[in-house]
Amino acid sequence: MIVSHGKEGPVTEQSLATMADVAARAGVSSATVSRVINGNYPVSAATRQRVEQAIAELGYVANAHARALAGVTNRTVGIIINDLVDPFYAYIARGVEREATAHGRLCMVCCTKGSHEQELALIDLLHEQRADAVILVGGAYEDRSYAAQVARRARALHASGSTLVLCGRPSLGEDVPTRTVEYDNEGGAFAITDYLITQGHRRIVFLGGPPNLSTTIARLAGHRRALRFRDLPHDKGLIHTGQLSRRFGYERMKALLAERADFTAVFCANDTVAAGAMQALELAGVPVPEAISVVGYDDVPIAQELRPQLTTVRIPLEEMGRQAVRLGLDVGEDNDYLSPVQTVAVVGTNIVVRASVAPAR
Amino acid sequence: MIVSHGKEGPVTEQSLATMADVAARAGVSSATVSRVINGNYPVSAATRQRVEQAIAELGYVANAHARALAGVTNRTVGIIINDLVDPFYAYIARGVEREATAHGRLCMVCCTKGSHEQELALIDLLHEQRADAVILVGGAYEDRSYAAQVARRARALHASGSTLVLCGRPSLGEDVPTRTVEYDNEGGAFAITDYLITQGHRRIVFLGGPPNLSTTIARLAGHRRALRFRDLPHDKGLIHTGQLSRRFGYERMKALLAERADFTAVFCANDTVAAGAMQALELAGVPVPEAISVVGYDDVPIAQELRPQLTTVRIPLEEMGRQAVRLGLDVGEDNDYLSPVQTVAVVGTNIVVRASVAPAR
DNA sequence: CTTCTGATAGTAAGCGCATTCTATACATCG
DNA sequence: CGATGTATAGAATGCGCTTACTATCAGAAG
Repeated sequence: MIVSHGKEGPVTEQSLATMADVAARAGVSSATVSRVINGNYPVSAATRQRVEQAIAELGYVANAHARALAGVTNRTVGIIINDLVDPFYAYIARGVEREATAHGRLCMVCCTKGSHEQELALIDLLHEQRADAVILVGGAYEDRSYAAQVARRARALHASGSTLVLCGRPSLGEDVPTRTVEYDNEGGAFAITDYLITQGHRRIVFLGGPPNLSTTIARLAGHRRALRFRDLPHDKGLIHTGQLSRRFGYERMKALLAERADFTAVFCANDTVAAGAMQALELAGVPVPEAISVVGYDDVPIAQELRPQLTTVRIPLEEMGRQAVRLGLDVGEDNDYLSPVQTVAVVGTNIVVRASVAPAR
Repeated sequence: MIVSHGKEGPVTEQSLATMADVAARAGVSSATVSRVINGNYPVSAATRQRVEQAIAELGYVANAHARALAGVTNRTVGIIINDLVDPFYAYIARGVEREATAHGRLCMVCCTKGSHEQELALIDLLHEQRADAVILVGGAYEDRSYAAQVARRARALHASGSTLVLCGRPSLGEDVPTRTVEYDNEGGAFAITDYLITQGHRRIVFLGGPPNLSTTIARLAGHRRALRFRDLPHDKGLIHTGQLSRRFGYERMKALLAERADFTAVFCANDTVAAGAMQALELAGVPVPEAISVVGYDDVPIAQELRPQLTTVRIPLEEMGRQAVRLGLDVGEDNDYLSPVQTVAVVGTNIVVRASVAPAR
């Protein structure tokens, strides 16, 4: 004979207790439970006590979805980056995660592996999740229709009370509701090129970076301005854009060495490229910086691991991530007085002089 | 005179279109819209067409919370790590993110900065989000009450249909409903210590790692077993546990050098510690590996940047992350036939021989 | 011509919570 | 002692979606 026990006994509970369960156990209404949890309404000490005990006994865990649906924001921010392992993105992501946590938000991290479609799809996904802010990190490729797609999503996000924050990529225009965190690519490139020039270098190779990536374009522009500033010729043969990978730095430098190209310094589009270039130089027995000086950009940890240590341009990556969250959440420090909403933050860059540059021969 | 325009005109829409709006515009019921979106019920071509157009015109974006509340899982996995920037965690996180994406899940990444309370709080938060799986990464400290707290959360998660996956940390016991991804800490440590011994080293320093961290304990155990295996004495004075930081490696090695300690090789608890130790050796003018051999653990990228390149134990970190997701989502390959649910995955480790070890003097 | 069947579409009932409005029990005061 | 106020608790509604259940209509079958 099979006896139905109903709800008695320690059955393996398949689903978790709800607020109603807690209410029943505490002998109150679910409204009271809600009030105890949120503490935004007076509840007598005795009642609170009973409710809290019921919560503990039942192991009650609130349902964030129900809460979000009932009107309270879900308290998450989303961040879209290229690759979690790349220190450039990792540091920004860390800043985002920390600042988000500081504001009681959870952080959803998504990676695109460089795919545009994936990026757009992820914005939509984060929108569906009703993230308080969506942070898009990294340089963008020049592409009209793609920019339009992003703009459309920025508006959709805006319409539902969220914000798209562009971090390290150019704004989409005045009429698109986004916030932007910028760092001075052009200025940093100018400064470090000028540094090389004042060390006597005249023939400087520019190495790496996709030619249609906004980041490359800005760094190259700063580089050229410095050359112009010092009245140096602008030799197109010295510009070797390509990729931002270590492999590219290695291969191209190897090729340059093989063809006995004429240069005394290399400005790498980022530190990773510099690492590859220095490896090629090391293998070829070319001493750095005695024969060739090398500089990078970003100041990620590898810059300090290289021998000689790399002179490079420092970007406050983690701070960029934090700023992005502040902008997206509208919680900038100077938000107290009724200033117009801050929509752009610019973080500064500066040269870090280490050991990879020497005066030109 | 103020005229109320009601809903006419292109007002800045404060909230996004809902399914009902789409339904109204397409002249159908919201149920039909749902069916078009989910494609799990027959809808005539003409109707589908109209609905899709309405969706496009309104820029409709589904509300993931409402969907989740209505019974469908929210399709997210959560991962809790120590620090996003640390390559050890970053690689695992990448594996998790990629595998999650491959299964149509969004990935929520949270960092603890090593805090237990934060870790527990994050499990709860992820539970509230109704994540399909929660992945806890990294070694755990021996702590009875803490383990009990985690166990309680594992049960709660289980009760609501989710899964806690322990990644690189010991199981909580048979009766706690968790899944585990392990890698062979003890075996790797044994292997690399034995490698040092076969190179003639007798006095090997063990450097770094919190003494009560499960990872340290296992690596130290493997180290000791190798010594026993080769009948070498076990000198407690050579064990220098501490932290897993570069700074610790540097400082302690500096101290050992200053007190002229007697050893010919160093087994660092991880590659980061090794980097610090090698820096101290470099500064002291002690040639590696000629005078002192150094090995690490993890095989993160820094191992290849060091000069000489570091001999170390490779862990397939990204694969661990992927396995964790498969375990958590119950989608292992061999899930086709009715095998018992897989609860433990073990990934292998292997020695990577590079240039930081030479035969003992 | 009636009955049955299959393909579509609509109706409505929640999912679990926050919150507005309402109700009760006292304490306070004129 | 009745009128008013105050603290506390409950009832009920709705957030936007999924999904049983129900309804309709055409054509096939009898």
